[in-house]
Amino acid sequence: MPRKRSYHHGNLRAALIETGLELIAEQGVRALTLRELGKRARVSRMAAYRHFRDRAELLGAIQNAGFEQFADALERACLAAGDDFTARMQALSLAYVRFAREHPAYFEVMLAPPGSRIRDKMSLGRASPVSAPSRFCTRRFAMGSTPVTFAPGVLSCSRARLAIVHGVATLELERLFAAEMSADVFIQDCSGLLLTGLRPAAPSLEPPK
Amino acid sequence: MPRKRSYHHGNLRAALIETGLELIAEQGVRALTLRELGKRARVSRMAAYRHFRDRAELLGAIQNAGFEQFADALERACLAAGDDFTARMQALSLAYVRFAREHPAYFEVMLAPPGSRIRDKMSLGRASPVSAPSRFCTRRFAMGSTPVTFAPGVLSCSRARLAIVHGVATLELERLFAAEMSADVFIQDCSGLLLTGLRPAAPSLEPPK
DNA sequence: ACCTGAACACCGTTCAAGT
DNA sequence: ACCTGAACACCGTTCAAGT
Repeated sequence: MPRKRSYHHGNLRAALIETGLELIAEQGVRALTLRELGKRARVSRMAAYRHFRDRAELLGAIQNAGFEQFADALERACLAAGDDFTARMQALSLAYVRFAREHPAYFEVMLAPPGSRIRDKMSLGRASPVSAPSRFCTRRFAMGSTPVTFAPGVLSCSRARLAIVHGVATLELERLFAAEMSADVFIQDCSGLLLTGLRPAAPSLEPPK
Repeated sequence: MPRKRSYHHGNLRAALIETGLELIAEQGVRALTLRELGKRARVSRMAAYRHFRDRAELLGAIQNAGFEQFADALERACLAAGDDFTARMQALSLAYVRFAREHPAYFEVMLAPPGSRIRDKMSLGRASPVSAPSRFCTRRFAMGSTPVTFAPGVLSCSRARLAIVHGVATLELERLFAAEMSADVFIQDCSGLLLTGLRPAAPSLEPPK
């Protein structure tokens, strides 16, 4: 009987994350309700408590899943772009913005409401994903691929690149670019100026190979 | 009897906005509850409905108030900076980041959860504040002060500057800069590279005076 | 006009109980 | 182990009623 329902032998957790993501995509985080979630997943409204301590931990799990996919997407983009610095930065930036556009539900949970305590609550989950992302991204934008030991100039350039791309991604989600220019075009047009220009003045540009 | 309570002759609306902001600052938007709001404002839990159709409209009003103060802060920064382009851009950027840092509750409501429908609901309020901010900011960052008629190159430079500063502000709220470097220092260090460099290639740099 | 309480349909979460 | 229903303390919102 492994096929009666699809949620009975260990995959309920994954199904809840996926279904939760659907709810968020359709109506925002506020609509992610444990009761509605159970209804959609064809399960009692208490079933989720077998897999998550409470609603916040479920959101933390969704956040985790989002960061994993995000990391994969950036990694793939870097690998595909080859060794050229500019090409890599551009690929990384495009992947960043596209992930935000194609997975707005994930991005919404990943960012979390800046002022709320949800982030703190989320970090109580065991995988402690919360502080990881910014460090993760800073590293990526230092060279575009594997983590590096930071030289001083590299650090602020990395942050500058991250800030630019993050700003573009979030502003696009707020439809700033929708009207006359896509974020993709924007990144392509401006990357020469924005990203290539952002090399540290110091000599140690490249990470030790 | 104009001094019994402070909320009885027309200022309940303002008091609710202020109290709501306190709640958001303390525990996030999710804690902004009409019942709790009433309790804090020493008023029945239904009192708010005299001033706002529902919770969403209250949030819209808070958002509006936030944008007004934001606009004032940017305007003041521009006026104080004088006519030099670089000085103006730097002042504008610092004011932007500082507003986010000093009013995280406002900023949280102003940004709204990207994927949710709250933004749309908010825009139902009569002042229609929602689409204004990005246009407002794009204009500011075109020259740093009064709205301009956009030349093509001006538009994308304006967006680039806005993206940079917005990215810095939101990343700081997520504590990326907290560890080793404040956003202020970051902006000062990088503004020469980031902002001054972003002049359009075309000749029409300055708006018609 | 401005405020109130009771009532309704929703929440998250706890608990005792079923397979 | 995994799932369930009843119950509790919360929500937003409507309505009839008070000053």
